[in-house]
Amino acid sequence: MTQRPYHHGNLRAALVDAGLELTREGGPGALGLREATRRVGVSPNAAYRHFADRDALLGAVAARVQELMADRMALPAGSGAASSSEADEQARSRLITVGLGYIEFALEEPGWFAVAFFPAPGSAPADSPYRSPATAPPFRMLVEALDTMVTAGVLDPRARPGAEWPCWSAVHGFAELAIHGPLRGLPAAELRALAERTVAAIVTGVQT
Amino acid sequence: MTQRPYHHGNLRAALVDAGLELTREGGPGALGLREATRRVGVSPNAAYRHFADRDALLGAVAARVQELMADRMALPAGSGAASSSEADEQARSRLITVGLGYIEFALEEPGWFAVAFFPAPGSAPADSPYRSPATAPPFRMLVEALDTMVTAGVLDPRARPGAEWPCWSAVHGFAELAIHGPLRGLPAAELRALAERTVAAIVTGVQT
DNA sequence: ATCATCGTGTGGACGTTGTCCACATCGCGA
DNA sequence: TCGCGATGTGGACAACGTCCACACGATGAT
Repeated sequence: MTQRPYHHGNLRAALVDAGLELTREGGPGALGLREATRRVGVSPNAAYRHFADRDALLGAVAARVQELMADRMALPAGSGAASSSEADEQARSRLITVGLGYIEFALEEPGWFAVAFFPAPGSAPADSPYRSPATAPPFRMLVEALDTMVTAGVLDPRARPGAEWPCWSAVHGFAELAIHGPLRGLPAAELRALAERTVAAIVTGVQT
Repeated sequence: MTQRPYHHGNLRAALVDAGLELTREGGPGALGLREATRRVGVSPNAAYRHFADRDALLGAVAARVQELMADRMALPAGSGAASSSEADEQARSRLITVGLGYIEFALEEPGWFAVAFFPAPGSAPADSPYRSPATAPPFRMLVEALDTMVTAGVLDPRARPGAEWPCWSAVHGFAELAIHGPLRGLPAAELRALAERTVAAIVTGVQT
């Protein structure tokens, strides 16, 4: 029960797991290279056999968090028996669901969220080896939702290119405001209402 | 020319100035308590006579950055001889100007922007002594722009309460995406176009 | 079957950081 | 004139990321 599988074997995976634990509360700053190695019961320098430096480990953790995020975002899509029957409305509400899922994850796991996409402002200089966001699972969900909106006819194809950015901007900004910003500490119900309003606003704004 | 005014006198102000220099490039992480004191030519511990800890200094720097931000946002409001003559359109375009000014500042001074409002994700735990955003100058500009929109009749008073958050979310999120995110490195012209589209989308979204 | 090799983990060290403690100093008011 | 309180100093401690040289242990070639 102590540590059977590795000591040999899959360090690196173990370090990433430790990184997930550490960043879950405390965000990127809580990921210490020494602390992570300590948790898996290994010398600090052992990490350097698998990661160039602390930032590389952070990047690997970020990639895992993105997957967790996409999983959680796929879940609450259980608005199966929707109220409005039209496929039009369904396409629009799918985009809304994706956006709300993004925000929901951010609020439930603020530490992970801070790690997910970008180098924490000020930690990495400018050029970091983070996973390209074009392949990030949550981003792909957004792209698909927008695409089905245009095939459903609720989004003008001429407005489609680049529509990702207003959408992502709004939900990401809202999450930031709600976690570190002035909306922090608001009752969950009010937060939810504001989130719905924000998402609705940006969706109709993109549609016009 | 070396350092006449203090050595006695206005340390604290000098430390904040040093903090501004340090954070301008490098963001919050570049602000070191030791480095700041080194720059003003004083012992590291001298700082503790004026700030409880590093985070307190960062907070003071953040407050100053907010003022700089408001100044810069007030400038490009020079769309005096506007194209559309109606006061309605002017109120709407004022909100747009505020939003674009926010983004513009963020792009020109990414280091300062990262410091301006919130504790960098992961640097401060959760409860930080940052300036309350309700009094932050840029926020007040947003509030006033929205208020004049309702007096101008272009914003339904019933939609007014809470309209700050969708707006702020969109511009803040866009700035984040453009600085650390997938939009980083895009040519300034395209970035500008996307910013305008994002701001326009959220404004019409809030109006409906 | 022996041995060299290479991937992996260890131990020690260096320079840096934030923060605490006790001590020094300087100016202002009694 | 003297002392006191505000301000700055010096030294120390623990923690961090990172580099170096070294030690293990399985693996493939001889």
